[in-house]
Amino acid sequence: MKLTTFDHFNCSLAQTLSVIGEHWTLLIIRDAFFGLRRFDEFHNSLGISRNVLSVRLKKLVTAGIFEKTDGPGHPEYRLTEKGLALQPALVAMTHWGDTYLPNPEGKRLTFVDRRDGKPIKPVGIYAADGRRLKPKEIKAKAGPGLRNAEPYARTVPLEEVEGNA
Amino acid sequence: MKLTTFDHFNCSLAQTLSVIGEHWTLLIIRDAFFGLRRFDEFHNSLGISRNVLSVRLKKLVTAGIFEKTDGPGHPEYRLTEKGLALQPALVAMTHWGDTYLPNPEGKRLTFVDRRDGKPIKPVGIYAADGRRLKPKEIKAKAGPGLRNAEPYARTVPLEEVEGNA
DNA sequence: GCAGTTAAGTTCTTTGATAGAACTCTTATG
DNA sequence: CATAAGAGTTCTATCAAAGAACTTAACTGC
Repeated sequence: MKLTTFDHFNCSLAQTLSVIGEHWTLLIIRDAFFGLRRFDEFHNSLGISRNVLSVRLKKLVTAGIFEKTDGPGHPEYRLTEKGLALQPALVAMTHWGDTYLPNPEGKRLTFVDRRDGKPIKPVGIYAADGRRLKPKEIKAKAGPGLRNAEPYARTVPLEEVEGNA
Repeated sequence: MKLTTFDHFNCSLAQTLSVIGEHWTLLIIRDAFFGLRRFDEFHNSLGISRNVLSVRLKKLVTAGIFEKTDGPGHPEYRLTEKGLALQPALVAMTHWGDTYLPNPEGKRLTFVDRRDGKPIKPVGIYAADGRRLKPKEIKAKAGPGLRNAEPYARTVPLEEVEGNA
């Protein structure tokens, strides 16, 4: 009765969730984006219990999302390039929360271009020519990595689905 | 010793994770994007246990992500607009998994514009003028919804952080 | 009308995962 | 050298998930 992992799904989302989908993990990564690097910094910022934090950090290092280095007299955990590449996903979720679970007093954060201070383009789905696409304006096409025997290729003929992601 | 919720964080990401961050939830939503609508469809597609699926669907309906309707003789769960708006986050995570946890036989899915069949622009962070921005080229600015007393405003002075998200 | 079937959801038990506190160990610091 | 601070580990109590069995309700022929 182990907690089910999602590794066995041939699905990029399930694979991703196997690595970053556990309780606390994405918040630890968020804190790392905000500059936290040390065990107790994460512990204090989140109120996560120490044993769980320990397990999570180990897993993230193994996964290549964090790099553990010797800081000035103490270890430090820093995002690798692989970890930094999670930024669009984090920003997309942040943006969704801002929109649908807002703070009544206004936006909590805005992301701006460091160069000119202007807000970034809202994270979304854009066509090659730059048009913003709505959920049902895209469809998924199976690539070489997806066999027809796979669960979610089987359940629904991909080409015929409305609003798939 | 209840499993900690993230509701108390004044953080859009934490709020989002309170709703979609539980085990299985995002895969249920993914399946809904692929056209699944019924209890047993989700159950069969994911192999999730029925009790957990039941709890998750209820929570998603309460959160306004799914809408429960009477289908032809049986209930159906469909994504609301709020649920459909999660698409960019899902696609961003899918894209990350495709890149960093790839299937050796090639891409599993490609997302294309329904209109012309061309692949969408890769999900990422873009400046107002369309330039693609790297993680450290943006910064977060506190808005009216974020007080200085808040945890992650406290931990790090936002303006001085490298590569924050 | 009723036996058989299918689907939706609930209940129950077992076991794994988390919360929280206490503890160990190593490294700075006066 | 004493003390403290930070980084983890260990321990116990409780909660949540896995898996199977059960209940309920609607459809399907006969």
